[in-house]
Amino acid sequence: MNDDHRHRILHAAARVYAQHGWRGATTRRIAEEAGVNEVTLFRQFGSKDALLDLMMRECSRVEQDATFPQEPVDPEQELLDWVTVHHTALVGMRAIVRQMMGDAEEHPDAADCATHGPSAAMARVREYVVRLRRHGWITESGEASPGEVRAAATMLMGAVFADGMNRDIMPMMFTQPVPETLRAYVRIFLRGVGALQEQAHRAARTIEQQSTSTTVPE
Amino acid sequence: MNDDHRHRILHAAARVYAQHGWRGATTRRIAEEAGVNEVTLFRQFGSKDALLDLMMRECSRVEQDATFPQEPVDPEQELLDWVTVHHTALVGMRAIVRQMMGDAEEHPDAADCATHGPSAAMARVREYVVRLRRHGWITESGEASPGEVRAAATMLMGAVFADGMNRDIMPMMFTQPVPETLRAYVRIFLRGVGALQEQAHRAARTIEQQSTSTTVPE
DNA sequence: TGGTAATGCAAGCGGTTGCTTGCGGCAAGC
DNA sequence: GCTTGCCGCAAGCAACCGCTTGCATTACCA
Repeated sequence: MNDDHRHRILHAAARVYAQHGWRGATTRRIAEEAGVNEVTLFRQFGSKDALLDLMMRECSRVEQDATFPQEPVDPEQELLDWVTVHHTALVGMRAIVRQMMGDAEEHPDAADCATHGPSAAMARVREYVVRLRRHGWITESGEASPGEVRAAATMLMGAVFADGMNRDIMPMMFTQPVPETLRAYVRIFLRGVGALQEQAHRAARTIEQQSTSTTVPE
Repeated sequence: MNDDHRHRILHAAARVYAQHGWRGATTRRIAEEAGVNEVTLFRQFGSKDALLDLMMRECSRVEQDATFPQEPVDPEQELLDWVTVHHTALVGMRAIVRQMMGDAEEHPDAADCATHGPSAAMARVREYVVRLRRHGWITESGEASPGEVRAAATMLMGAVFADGMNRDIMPMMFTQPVPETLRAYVRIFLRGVGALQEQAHRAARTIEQQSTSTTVPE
């Protein structure tokens, strides 16, 4: 019963914080949102700062379930699936992330929490890029330098981040619906690192192999 | 003398707001930052909300001086110059923009102010893309569809926005220095819309013309 | 049946915040 | 010289903030 209360209060704190920020998330408002007496909040967590700190730590503990396959088969589709999940998660957290980025100046913990998700996502993309290179989707002799490939991953993540965070408040900037836009991001990323071109080569090679020999392509 | 005071107070309000947000920008703090008695603030602007509203209206009035040339000559360099100016301006305003995006939930005016700059920048890029198309840097028969070209502009702006806003608090995400990263963004954008390839074609054509005739290329 | 831990309720305390009031100083214009 | 308008200073007010205290209630366990 104690645990139930703690969870209710933590979730209420997250909701109130997402709407009003650190200063606006008053203990009275959180208690009312949780359907709990204000005193219970202090008895359970000690202070407002301790409660919000804990709420943020729980918030960064949330793992995203989208993963890349170990061996790339269809980079465009795999990236699109992953980016879509990431974008959806970002849209669901956009209010709380916006508050955290504003509060980061006074509460460094907020910055850590807000950056945890995107940083982890970035690491996943970089691993996937390494796999793309290892499996020949990105070649050393391609038009993009290794530094550009790294920057391309940053660019893709930055674009998805900005889309998820700002689409609702910048209607002028996002005129096309989400799915088309995300697919375009992925295609431009792949074309930017020379992988779409390589995809065409691979397709040609596969057809060539099929028509000249009976050996199954690895 | 009245005007001097008003400007000092408005600038102080902007600085305090950038650090502490709407709720944290107390009238006492703003007055101290401006070197002015707190009462003067109320006599000049009526209320705290009126002062901050005016501060935001002044803030969105700031114009950026970077422009694209009417006729594209070197798209990569022109885009890089423009993106660099835009990125620098963004970094200078990142604290205040972060606060505005957090306060947007409770103060819609803040959202308008925060989105004004990026929206205007986006419009400029779109105009430039139209000019690129008109001058043959982007062809209809290229690999990128018109929808993808629009999304590419959004992607470029989103990436620059995310870079300017988050680079200082997400060290894991931005490992390369700013100039290289911005150049990579531009190159990937151009490659994504098929303009870098077209640039090679143009160069080849120019050389061909130079070697086969004496007419100066337009 | 008695003890214990968690909760609700009412009240309050010291501090902060937005805002007001009253008063005196001080330069500009007639 | 006297009005007028702007400013600083001190004081204070009502509301809200985080947080505490005392007491009654409830549920569980020995």
